[in-house]
Amino acid sequence: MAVTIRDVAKEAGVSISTVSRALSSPNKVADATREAVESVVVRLGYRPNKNARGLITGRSGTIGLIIPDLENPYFGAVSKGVQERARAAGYSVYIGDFDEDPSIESTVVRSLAKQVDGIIMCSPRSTDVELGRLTSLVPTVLANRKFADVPSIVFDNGGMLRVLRHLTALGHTTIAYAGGPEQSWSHRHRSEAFQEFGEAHGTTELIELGSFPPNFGGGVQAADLALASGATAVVAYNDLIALGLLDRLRERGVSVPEQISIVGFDNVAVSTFVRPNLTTIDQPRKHMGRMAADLLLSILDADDAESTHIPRQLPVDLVVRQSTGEAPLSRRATGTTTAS
Amino acid sequence: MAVTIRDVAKEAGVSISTVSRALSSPNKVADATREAVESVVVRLGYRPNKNARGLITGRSGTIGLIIPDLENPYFGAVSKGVQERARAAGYSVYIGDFDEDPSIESTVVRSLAKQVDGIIMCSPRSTDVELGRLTSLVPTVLANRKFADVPSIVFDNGGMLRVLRHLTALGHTTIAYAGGPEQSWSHRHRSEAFQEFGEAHGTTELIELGSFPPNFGGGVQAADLALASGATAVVAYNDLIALGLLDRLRERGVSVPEQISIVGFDNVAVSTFVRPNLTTIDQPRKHMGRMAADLLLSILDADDAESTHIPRQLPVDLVVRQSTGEAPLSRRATGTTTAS
DNA sequence: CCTGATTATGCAAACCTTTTCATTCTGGGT
DNA sequence: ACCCAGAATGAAAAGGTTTGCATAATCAGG
Repeated sequence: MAVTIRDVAKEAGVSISTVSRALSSPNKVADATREAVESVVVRLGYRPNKNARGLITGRSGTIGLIIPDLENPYFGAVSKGVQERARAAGYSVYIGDFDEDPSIESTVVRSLAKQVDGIIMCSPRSTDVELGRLTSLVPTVLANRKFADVPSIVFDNGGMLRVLRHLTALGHTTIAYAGGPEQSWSHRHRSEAFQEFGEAHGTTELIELGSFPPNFGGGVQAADLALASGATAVVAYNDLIALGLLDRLRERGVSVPEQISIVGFDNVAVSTFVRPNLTTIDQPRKHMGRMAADLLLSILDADDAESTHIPRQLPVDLVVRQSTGEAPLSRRATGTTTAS
Repeated sequence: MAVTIRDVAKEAGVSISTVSRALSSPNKVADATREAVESVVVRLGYRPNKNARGLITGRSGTIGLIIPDLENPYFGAVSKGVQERARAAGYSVYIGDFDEDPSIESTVVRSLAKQVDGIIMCSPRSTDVELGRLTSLVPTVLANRKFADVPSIVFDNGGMLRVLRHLTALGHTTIAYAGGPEQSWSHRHRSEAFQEFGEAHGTTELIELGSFPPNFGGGVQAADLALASGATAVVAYNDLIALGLLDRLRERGVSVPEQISIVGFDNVAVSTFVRPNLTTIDQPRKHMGRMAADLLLSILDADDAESTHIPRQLPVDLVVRQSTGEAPLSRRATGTTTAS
């Protein structure tokens, strides 16, 4: 049988109340007894029973992390950050993968809600109304999405702007955007920034190619549309789409970046494995996980809602590599003829 | 306040014992009452308090998953499989990322051991002696490693054999192996298989290039050694190394597969994103996660150790793509001269 | 119609900890 | 020398559930 607080109390010659206090509120007990208790604790190898503690305090020392897909390194990085900070603060983390399925997301959140102190929802796919219900169940922090006044961590929305400035500086005047899933908050966000830039810079022609699955295949689809659009640069919703673009363009005999420039988002590891290396927006994903965890824990520990001191917005970085270059002189140099 | 078993009992007009039995051992209660209780349960939205249950049963309904690196999609896939099965069986899963650091691995296992029913250790990096200590703390299942009589799931060791047969069928007679980390159990395993094949097929010359970091950079390192070795085919410890090989070979003007064939292990998603596509061994990683979870749960539920009926070994598959081809006629056709 | 076996249900203890309240002890101020 | 404030400690309740034991109800066999 495991060693309980009783064993420690008996061994140390004090009451169980004293042992409990010595461990959880050390200042309420005399130094001498505290030290005596502590030495017995280590000698016997006593570990408080989390269930018994949780039963009475109502706290579990656990947080839940809800993510769309563990297999996606993007979310793996976020999870790693969350996990790292939670462990440092003495919390354990339950993980809930919902396989990109909003209904599973609901189920998982509801089943976890009762057994954790708080939840981090990363890139939630639920509708606003469902999200409202879910976030009312238990203290929640959102990552990659803003909703009402639920605390959240998002990436700086300046990424798209930087990309477009980079491309116009290279002389591109016709730029296409290969978007991600309609229901993605990030996609909508980027699309807006894309449009806004167009309104502010009338000289640049901006073309939305539509929505594509956020994977390699989506990029392959988008490539032919991009080519037909006459754009000399294509911004992809994420690196995977950009990779698909790259591959299909090569297949069609279009050279990157000489004829078309390509930019991705995320800076996944593989963007340096391909040729040309991908110019992309680096999002500090692990750091997002860390901050989400910090924010949640500060909310849990503080009784008042004074946790606004933590910055909610993370800066992103443009990483220029080989896939972007000067705009070609002839705007439609993509065909079979080499001279105009 | 949350709704407790008392509320349900009162509402249903039965005792709390009956409610408890209706939920946890339905066959011990009359059908009519069980149904009545169930309807009240859903109406009130009652969820048993896991702490209270755990306190008395000594079971937490939780398993721990210990993995080297969440950010690595290989382990993400395993985690996904574990998570999927655990959730289906009503278990939650704690995740513990130890950042490839054996000492953190120990710490995490020890801290988790007291609060979970069992643990799955995926690709443990600890030494045998430490692993012995850790696995004695709590029911454990090992993935990707065999140790003493601890239940484990590993991949079929026939992968290397298939690769070598594939390559010899293509006419390769000088084959190199770019290995992974020394302490990796998989690496040692593959290296052995590589050697054995050589002893059985005296006509083939097999060259071990050494150990490399299991990432892109490791492959870049290995490339020059491979070239110098005169091998016409290189088997890499994993796909990342293979990708590094591919990139460096292109840089040095060596064409794949015309001059050198490359094979990886793992079939990570990116192996289809590069040109030439990578020939590789597909390891059903998510399935490994599922089976590890099933095995652990069956051990936890069965009082006797009769869980040997679950297969412990997963078949792997050779996926032939573009990076392997016929051996060049001239064994050293890697130079600048095109004719011998 | 009665008896004994079987099934269904209720009562109460037990799980281990935290925390309120009461008690004892210490020491400083008068 | 006395009293009182404050600190240190102990006793006991509470938290929600499971489960062994006892009781009540049902039913088949005689």
